[in-house]
Formats: sequence, structure tokens, C-alpha cells
Amino acid sequence: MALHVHLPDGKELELAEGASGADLASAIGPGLARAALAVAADGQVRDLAAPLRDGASVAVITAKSDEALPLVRHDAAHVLATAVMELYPGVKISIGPAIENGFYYDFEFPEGVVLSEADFPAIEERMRAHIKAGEPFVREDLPVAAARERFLAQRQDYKVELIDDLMRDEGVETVSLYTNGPFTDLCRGPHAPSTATVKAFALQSVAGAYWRGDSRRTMLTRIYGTAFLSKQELDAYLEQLELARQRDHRRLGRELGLFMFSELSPGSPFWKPAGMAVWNQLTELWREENQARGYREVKTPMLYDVELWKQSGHWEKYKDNMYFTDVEGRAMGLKPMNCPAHIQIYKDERRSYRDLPVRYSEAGLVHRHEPSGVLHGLMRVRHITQDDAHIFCTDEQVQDEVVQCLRFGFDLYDLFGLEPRLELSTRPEKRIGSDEMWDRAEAALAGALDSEGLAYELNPGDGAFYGPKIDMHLTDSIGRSWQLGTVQLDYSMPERFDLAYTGADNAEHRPVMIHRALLGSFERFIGIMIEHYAGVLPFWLAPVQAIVLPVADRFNEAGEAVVAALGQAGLRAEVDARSESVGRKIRDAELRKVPYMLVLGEREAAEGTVSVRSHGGADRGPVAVGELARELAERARARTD
RNA sequence: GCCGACGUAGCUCAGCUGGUAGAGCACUUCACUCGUAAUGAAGGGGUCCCCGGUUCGAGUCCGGGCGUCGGCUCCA
Repeated sequence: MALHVHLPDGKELELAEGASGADLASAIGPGLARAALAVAADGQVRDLAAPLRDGASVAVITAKSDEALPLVRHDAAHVLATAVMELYPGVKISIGPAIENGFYYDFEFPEGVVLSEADFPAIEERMRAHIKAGEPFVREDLPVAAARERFLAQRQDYKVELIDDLMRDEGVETVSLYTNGPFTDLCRGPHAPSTATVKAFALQSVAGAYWRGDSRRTMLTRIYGTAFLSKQELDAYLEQLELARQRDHRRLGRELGLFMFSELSPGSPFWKPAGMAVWNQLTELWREENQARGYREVKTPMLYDVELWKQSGHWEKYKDNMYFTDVEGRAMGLKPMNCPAHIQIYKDERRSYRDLPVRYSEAGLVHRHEPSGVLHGLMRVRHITQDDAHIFCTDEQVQDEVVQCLRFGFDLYDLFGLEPRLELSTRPEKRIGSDEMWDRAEAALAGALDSEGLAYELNPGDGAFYGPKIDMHLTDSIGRSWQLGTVQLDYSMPERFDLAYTGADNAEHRPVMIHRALLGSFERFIGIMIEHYAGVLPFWLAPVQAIVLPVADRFNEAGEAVVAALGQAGLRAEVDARSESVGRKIRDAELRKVPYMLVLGEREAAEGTVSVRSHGGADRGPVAVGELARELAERARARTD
């Protein structure tokens, strides 16, 4: 009996019963048969050797297909394990998937073996030998018991554990194994026909990784690598990685003199004058925008009696991340969050429903003891200045307030051309409050997102214990995702602190709290912006907006006058009064990424002009100083770029 | 916090198997007074991250600590 499959071009093809993807490719043509790596049958990637189902829609996957990359990376992970097993007898294998930009494989090396990147050349050489040999990936479906026996005999404990879990949790009866050359792995597949597909790969780094991501379990050794379908693509990727490193905010922060770090205060940036100029501009934006949207700025203490932290729940849930000190025998803790402080202000007055929503904003400095291993430039610090705000409102006001927060956030992000990814995190296992409360809260957040037409990922079970939240994430230059903004609903703090307002019915009601940060923290946000702009900050944020370049020492005085005129207009300007050539001064100003270079010589000094050159080289010619000051001041005010 | 690597001048880095340190840039001085991405010359500058050990002798070897980097866990 024949079988029929549908091809992507709409045609139908008849094949012999039991025909595989390879047969299909051959039936279409010998070129495709050679190029075929796998098939996508009804959208699912399958081995070329797997039999096709009658009536399936089948597309042959070749090196050009989108599906080919994960496939070859997964192949590469197996080849890596093959080489490692040969070079390190007794090594235990665990898992080795394809990931976003490559692949990894996790191993437990025998006692005493410490792997480092210095070992990569030898491993890569073994890998190349297996690739050159073009070993076929052979699939074998085995009853779980037989597979378990096999891995048990090889003392592959992790594989045995995986099989046990598959049996227990999913009731699996058979598992598939893939063998290439001397190496057999428990693997769901699919794989390309042979190791020969792995044409271009590179091992990248070695790292520790907990077995099953559980910090209580064994720390395995993870080898990261990447693979592409051609050498050119690999080289392009590696080059792109290098370019990304150039825009790393830690490097640019040093080069541009924005901030520094000291061993004397790990995780805490020291802002230099140039960085502080950026900080202050951002603060000004923050203050103006918050005021314009009905927030009222407050400022609260750093240090509080631990009683406050016990009442808020931080003592119980967050103590390990806090700093404590003793003040005349009294235990005090540095605030890791601003909410309990804002609550004190709320409680200081009697509140009527007419007062709500009450919106307090603070550029709140908090300290969190982040574990040493997670510190990362400005992105993850222990000294955090949040653009924090707390909104106290009624249940009915929640959704509208959330919508306003989102709009506010997007107005800010738009200003910088940032496009964050949104996540809605819903009720976790451990939570407080009734299901009705959670239903309402989640619906309010989802409703706010939907009403704004915003796309978001659902992150079930990842909400805070006191309420669901919407997080806004952005990716840095080396591909790491960081959370900036967050909008969190909180029904717990009002409870713990017994917050109240008097309703129209003259009865006491409990307000709802919304915690929100939009930039996230000034530290992280500036870090993200440095990378986003590759150090070339928008004009209004640039530490030095214009630099006057006298062509000879005798024009330095005239240069100072230009700086003064620009300063009068509220601009940040400097003069480069060194006895250097114009070429040199321009080069240095370019490297400092100063938006405007104002060349000042004989002609300009006589005419009261400067010759304007923009960062990047555009030459605009002479412009009267007064006119330029007005124009640039307007531009800074507009915050357009 | 966990795994691994790394820590030499302000920065980027060199320093072989142990014999008390070097380059480029930056800085200072002098000369040059310059027209759109590096003018030249001279000079100064180092507890080789810290503590301890081995050794006649440690930047180099060993142990501990701190910090940084890449991950993991965490945070969000």
C-alpha cells in the first residue's frame, strides 16, 4: 500500500509503504537527497530515517532551513561528549542540548580532573576526527528497563536517573538512544544523518552548572560551544561577539570616564563627573515626568529598626540580602526596598477615598547584599537607586493605575528607542490571599496589558508571594536579559501594616498597593543605555555636549568665551586648550564621543563663529556662537536625540 | 554562595624551566602654534592584589583570603 505526503509547494507525492524522509528526498531529486538533514513532518522535526506517516505534510530540512541550526548544534553536543568520553575515561555524562547561540554538554569529571579552556584544543581535535569520519547517528528504540540496564552497567548515574524520572513522571515505556561511532546517548533526537554535518564549531567556555539546576545537587562541569552550518557563518558570529564586547558598558564606562569600581566597595559604582552628568540628566527627566503624572516625590531614611523589617516580612523572607548594624544596642537594618518607608508616610495621615490614588515617587537608594558571584558592572549592584514609586489606591482603581504605569513606562522607553519584552507573572505555589483576590489581580494586570494592545509572555507561578506582576526586560550587548521595569500588585503589605482609608460609606477599607519601577534602577538603566547607544549617548545626555577646539594657543581665550556662552545657555561645554594639533584634538574628541566639535581659528575668532563638526565627521561650517547656543539648548530641552 | 579562569605602571598587555621587571598608549617637561581622527624629543611612574609557606633567592612554586571575568543558583 502506498503512502501519500503533502509537500510545501502544495503537491502531493506518492511513496512506497514505510518510506522514510530519506526516501522522500531521493524521490524529489538526488541533489536534495544529498543535502537533506532531516524532515519537518506536520511541523515536527524528525530524523531522515524515520518512516513517514500517510497524509503528513512534509518539508525536507537542509542546511538552508531554519530548523537546521538547532539540529547541527545538538549534533555537535553529541560529538563533544564523544570526544570527552574518549579523553577522560570514567567521565559521567548528563545532558547536552542546543541553546540559543550554540550548545553545551554537562559532565561530571572523575575525581581530581579539573577541566579548563586550555584543554579545548585537544578536545576539538578529537571532535574533528569524529566529524571527518562522518559517523552516522543511529537511532535505537529500547524498552526502558533495557536502556536502564545499559546505562547502569556503564555507571552513567545521571542517565539512569533521567530514565527513572521518565518512567515515574511520564510513564514512558520505551526510550530512544542515539549512537555515533563509539558514543551512545539517551536522547530524544532528532539528529542529522551523520556527524559530518558539524562543519563549523568552536568550544567557547567552561563553567559550573548544578545538576538539574538545583543548587543542593552536584556541580557539574559545563562546556559551552557553538556550531554553524558553514565556516563563514561561524566566523561572522565570532566577529559579532567581538563587536558586542566593544560596547560592553564596563569597558565604555572606563574609556569614557563615566564610573569606576573599587575593591573597597564591591558592587558599588563610583560615579565620576562625566557619569554624574548623565545621571543628573536622567534624574531631571525622571523628576519632571513623575511630577507631570501625578506622583509626589518623597525621600526616606536608609536605616530602620529591625522591627519594621519584621513587620514587613523582609526579616523573614529577605534577611540574607540585607545589611544590619547596631546603633547603641539597637538592631537596625539598611533598607533593601522603599515600600515600608512609603507606607510610613501613608500612615502618617488619615486617608479618605477622596485622596486616592496616592502616588509617592522616590529615587530610592537601597542596599542589597547580592551574592558575590552575581555582581556585574552596573547591571547587578549592591547599591541600587531605584526610580521607585508606590501607588495606594482602591480595588476599582487598580487596572487604570496599571495602565497608566505601562503607558508611562513605554513613553520612557520610546524616548530611548528601547523595546522591552513583557512578562506577566501569575500566582505562585506559596502565596497569601484568596483565590478570588488573585483572580481579580491577575485579571487587572492582563486587562491592562490587553487594553494597551501589548504582547506579553505568560510566566505562570512566578509572581511575588503577595501578588502578580508585570516585568519589562531588555537584553544587553552580550545577550543577557535584565529586568528594568516592574509593576507589582500587592495585597499583603497593606494588610501587614494595617493600611486603611475611609470610604464614601464612612467605613474603613484596605487600599491596594502598586509597586512600580520603570527605569528599574538608575545604575542598570544607564548600563543598558551605554550599550544600547554603544557609548554615543543622545545629545541631551552626553556628559560633554560640545568641545571647543582652538587651532592654536592664542585662540584659547576666545575658546573660553565660547564655553561660557554655551554654559549660559545651560549646555555642558569644554575647551581643549592643549598645545596639540587640530587633528589630534578632533581625534580625541571623537574617541570621547563628544557630539559637537567646535573648531576655532583666525576666521571664527574674528567673526564670532565656530566651525561645527558633528561626532562621526559631518562638517557644517561656521555658525554664530549665539545662534548655536540657542539651537543646541533647544535640542537638549526637546530630548529628541 | 557554587564551579572554572584571571589579578604585573592610570589603561591594554609582555615577562621562557625561580635570579628582585618591560612595551605601547596615557602623564610631566621642553620645542612646535598647527584648520577636521595621533607633531617631535626627553623624563617621571611599579608594596608584580593581600597574608602566610617552600627556597640562598618568589612576579614566577604551594596554601589561605580578597577582587574581577565567564557560567550556575539566586534576584527580578
